[in-house]
Amino acid sequence: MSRISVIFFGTSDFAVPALKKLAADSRYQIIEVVTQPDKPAGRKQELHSSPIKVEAEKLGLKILQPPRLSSPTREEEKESIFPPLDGEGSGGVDLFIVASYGKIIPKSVLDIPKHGTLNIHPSLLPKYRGPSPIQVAILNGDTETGVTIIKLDEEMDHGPIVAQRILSVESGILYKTLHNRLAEAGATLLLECLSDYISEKTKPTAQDHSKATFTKIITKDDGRINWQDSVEEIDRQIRAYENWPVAWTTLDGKKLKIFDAAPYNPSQPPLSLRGGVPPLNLRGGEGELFLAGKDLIVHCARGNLEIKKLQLEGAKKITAREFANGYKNLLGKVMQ
RNA sequence: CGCGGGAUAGAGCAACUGGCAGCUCGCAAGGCUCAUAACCUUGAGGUUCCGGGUUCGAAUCCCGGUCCCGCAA
Repeated sequence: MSRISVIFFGTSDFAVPALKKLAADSRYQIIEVVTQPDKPAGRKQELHSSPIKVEAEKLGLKILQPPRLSSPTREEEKESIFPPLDGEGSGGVDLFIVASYGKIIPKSVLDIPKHGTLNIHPSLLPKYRGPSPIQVAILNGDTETGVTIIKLDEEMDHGPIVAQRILSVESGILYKTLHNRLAEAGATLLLECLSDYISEKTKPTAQDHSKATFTKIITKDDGRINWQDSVEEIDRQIRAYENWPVAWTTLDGKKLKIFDAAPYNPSQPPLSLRGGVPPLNLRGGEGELFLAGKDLIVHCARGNLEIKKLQLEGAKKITAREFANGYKNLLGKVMQ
């Protein structure tokens, strides 16, 4: 039996495990990898390759970075992106795989391969369609989430489900951890369901569209902390945006990013402290800073939050203890 | 030349108008304590990013360079 020919569309880290697994499986042959063009990033506007491009180069795969995907009316462009396969009898590409490609792919392209186009989505569809399902799962404090393999159609994250797997979400999980687990699980699930899908042993089943929910694009403003919120909400906000855009507030007029924190539970303070009285009843304005033992605590609307890792504008990322060591007159200051 | 902050002990930061380079933490030794992220005593640890210049004298002022970071993209 000849190998199944695949074109892989992906851009971000999330897609890397799937590309690796696919490339490592001898049943599949990756014809080419389509990823977004290099973009200027960083202080010097250097061009940066997408993680998928980096991985594809390592694997020695052919890479395409079209600024946009061909529209059905422009046949020449289409050919340049999806050249006819070499060799006689191959008759076209079998399958497209899409994982966090970052661009809408027109239906005319989705339908090119014999078996259509599959997508890995990091949520339990129809829940959390759209661009930020992982963050929203953390923001909502979900105890479980998952990955879904769907066949793409013209609507966003709307196509029929090929396979789905549930993952539990432990409390206090950080975005990157959950992201990596979902990426691995998605890659594994894809490889598991792929051959049955190709041989049509399993048929995709339509989503229950009445239960669909949607997530929005995250902006930098979403990272701004409102200290009027409850400590639980702020804790989740920090963990959900840990990778980007990073939850932030201001201190003395400077932007302060908070990378890691946890609710501070006064019922479990360090035991008795002979010299310094632990502030068992932290009370004050929202955003006000305290020190409990050597832990940096901020008062929120309901409860208190221990800050663990932070970064002040223009400075390096450091632990809250290091920060408290050097920052003058920190106690009682209010963050906004 | 996109805008801006920064580099000083292992870490985080001070040192105003040039004049013995300090603070908090950590580390080491000892003490105290049923006990601690506590307390007390003592100690080690510095080419003040690099290269020039000004000066009796530079962390500090001047010129050049390197590196780190925030914004913007």
